[in-house]
Amino acid sequence: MARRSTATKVHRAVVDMVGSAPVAAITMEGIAERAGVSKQTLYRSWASTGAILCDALLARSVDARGAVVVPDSGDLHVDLRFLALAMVEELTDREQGPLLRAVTAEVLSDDALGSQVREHLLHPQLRGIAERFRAANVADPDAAAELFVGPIFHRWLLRTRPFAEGWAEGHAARVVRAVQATDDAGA
Amino acid sequence: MARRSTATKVHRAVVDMVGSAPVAAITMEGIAERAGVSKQTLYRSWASTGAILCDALLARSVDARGAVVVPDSGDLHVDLRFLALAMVEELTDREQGPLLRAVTAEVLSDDALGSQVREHLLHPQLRGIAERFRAANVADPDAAAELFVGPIFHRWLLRTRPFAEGWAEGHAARVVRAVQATDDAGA
Amino acid sequence: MARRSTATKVHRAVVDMVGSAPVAAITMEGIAERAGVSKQTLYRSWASTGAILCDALLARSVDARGAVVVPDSGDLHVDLRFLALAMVEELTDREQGPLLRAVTAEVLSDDALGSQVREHLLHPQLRGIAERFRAANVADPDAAAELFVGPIFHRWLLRTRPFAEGWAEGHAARVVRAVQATDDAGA
Amino acid sequence: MARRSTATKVHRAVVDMVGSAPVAAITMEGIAERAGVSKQTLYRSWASTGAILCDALLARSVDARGAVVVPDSGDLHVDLRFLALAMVEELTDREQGPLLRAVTAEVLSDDALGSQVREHLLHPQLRGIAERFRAANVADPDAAAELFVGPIFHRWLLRTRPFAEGWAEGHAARVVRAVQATDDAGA
DNA sequence: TTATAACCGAGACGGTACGTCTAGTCTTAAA
DNA sequence: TTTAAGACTAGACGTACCGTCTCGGTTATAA
Repeated sequence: MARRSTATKVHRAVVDMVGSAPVAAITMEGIAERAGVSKQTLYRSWASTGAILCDALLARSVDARGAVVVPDSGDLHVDLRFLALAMVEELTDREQGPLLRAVTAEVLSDDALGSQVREHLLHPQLRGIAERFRAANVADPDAAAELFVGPIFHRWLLRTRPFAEGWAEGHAARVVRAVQATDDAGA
Repeated sequence: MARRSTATKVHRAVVDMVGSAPVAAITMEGIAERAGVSKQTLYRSWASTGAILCDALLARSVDARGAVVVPDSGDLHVDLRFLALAMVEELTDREQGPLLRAVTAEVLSDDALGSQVREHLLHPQLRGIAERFRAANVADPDAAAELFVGPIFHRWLLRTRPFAEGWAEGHAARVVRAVQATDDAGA
Repeated sequence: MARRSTATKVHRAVVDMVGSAPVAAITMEGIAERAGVSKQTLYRSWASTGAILCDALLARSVDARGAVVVPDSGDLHVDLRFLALAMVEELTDREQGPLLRAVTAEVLSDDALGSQVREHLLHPQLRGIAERFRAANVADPDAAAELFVGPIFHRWLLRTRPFAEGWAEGHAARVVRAVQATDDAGA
Repeated sequence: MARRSTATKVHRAVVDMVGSAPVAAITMEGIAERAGVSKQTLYRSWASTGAILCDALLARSVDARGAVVVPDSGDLHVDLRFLALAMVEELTDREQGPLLRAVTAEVLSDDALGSQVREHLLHPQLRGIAERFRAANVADPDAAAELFVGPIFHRWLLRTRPFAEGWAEGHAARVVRAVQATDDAGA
């Protein structure tokens, strides 16, 4: 009970902080104070702010019953459109977005954390999407998954352009036509 | 002369450091010591380690006469294949790779730096590639550029998979077929 | 039985520790671990490391049948010589010495402990020695006791000089002549 | 100049603290805060609270032109009485007393500090007093000095008894008669 | 040629956060 | 019921960098 409560308080704290302060301001001491918990308790369970952020992110995904749920309605275009919209919505969510961004930042300078994120988030996501492509008889479904995910990630992380109204649908359509073409070409 | 020499020493230092140490170990004090320069001298010219890294990156690009040179041989497929190979080579270069990764990391937690990188690196790159697509009569060349760049960036930054032999060529082929399909579909 | 056994283990632990480590390394946690006892058990019986050390010291004295046994052979000089030698031997004992030193250190920053040490060790010691002087008809036996004890304590605690061979005997002789002189002068 | 000012502030702080708080409350962080100085500045100049206390003590002695000034009026009794009174006064001084006590406490658990205190305070003091005895033709002046200093130190440090009115004079008289007796005996 | 300035290295300084350690309190599980 | 085990808040430890700030000692031009 106490353990659960500690983790909950800590997750709450980092989610709040990540949404209202620059990433650099996420410190072990700050989290401890915000969560009403001692530093020692943090270090007992987590090795770094990155680990806490990652844990908070995974906890949310678990709460939401699986991070990646790729729909399969039989119509690839419909499913991809839905998925693109869901991803964009998640990435721009007031709480989820900054959390994902912060975790991504930590991943860049912490290999161990990177492995964990890849294993628990990225690979499952890519695998799930590739599976959907495979079900649609698309040639090289893994590459198709990257073709789908890559541009969304690029635009979001680097903020090259905001996600305009209709962009997600357009991207889905583009990828659908692309892989169908690939399919045709392969046929 | 003196200024030039200072900047040169500093650039040299960060490039060396970024290749041989974790990103987090790049500190103003460390750079100063490594470059044989005083902290004050660093702060006179740069506001943060991010600014130095960015400057070092831009200096290299300038040395190499423009960061993005998109070839135009008339054959889109040939050109994209060349470009993909060049990008992968740059991203996996022993010096350039870690530098780009470090700058990317800094960008995630420094908006001002982000704007600068977008303006001087990302947008020119996307614009150049889009231009090539436009010349090939591809519909929505901006989206095509993102379709090309996104997956390369995603795979590189998140290390979801190493760049296998032949991957770049495969990716170029995929994008070519995709946009040609788009073209056909649009026609 | 259990209590006794606990106290024994704890005393054993602190005596061992005090002889083989700097005083500052004597911590409640360390003692608990060394004695194979939980922290809670320590706190149940003692308020601080000082209290444990003091307790260990008193336990030893009790084992040795009274801390201060001042001999009375009738010859003051002989008795003081014996006493001085015994004191020096105790203070330089491999186990007793460090223990006494550690307790003295704690006394300096813990008034409650100081009262206890004064009551159970220092005053009985001074009283016993004074009694011996009184039996020898020395004027102001309390002051004589301090004259005897003070220099030994000073040299031992502050390590101004090591206890050389023959020093104790010399000191006893000095004090004897001094108080006899006092006696003569008083007579 | 800045350095001087830093040391001054720090000395002021520890003297204030040592007089108004238990010894255990003297911490590097506390001193830093009280002195309005950063921790790093403390550690740059001193290795421990003991070193600071010792430094503060020595600084005071230097200010007062020499820690030990043994008078020599020709009359040993008069001089010793003066000296005893001066020592008792110093030991019971509102500022000097607690400082000396704190330094003594630190000395017990820090050998390096102990050497320094012995060299700069204790040995000069003993030497000075022994010199006075030697001038009075007392046999074994070093032992005489310890006979004089030991009981004062014992009573003060262990608080076996408060310094009553007239005690210092009595002690001086006792020591005088003692060493004269020794002298007579030797003659 | 000598001032006079600009610039530099060195590093002290007040700070913030790091990650570790111990103090004491309190809860749980087994004997 | 007493214990060992150990989680928990609190706070000091000593270190690393931060960004600001003198300090002297070059150069490098202008008088």
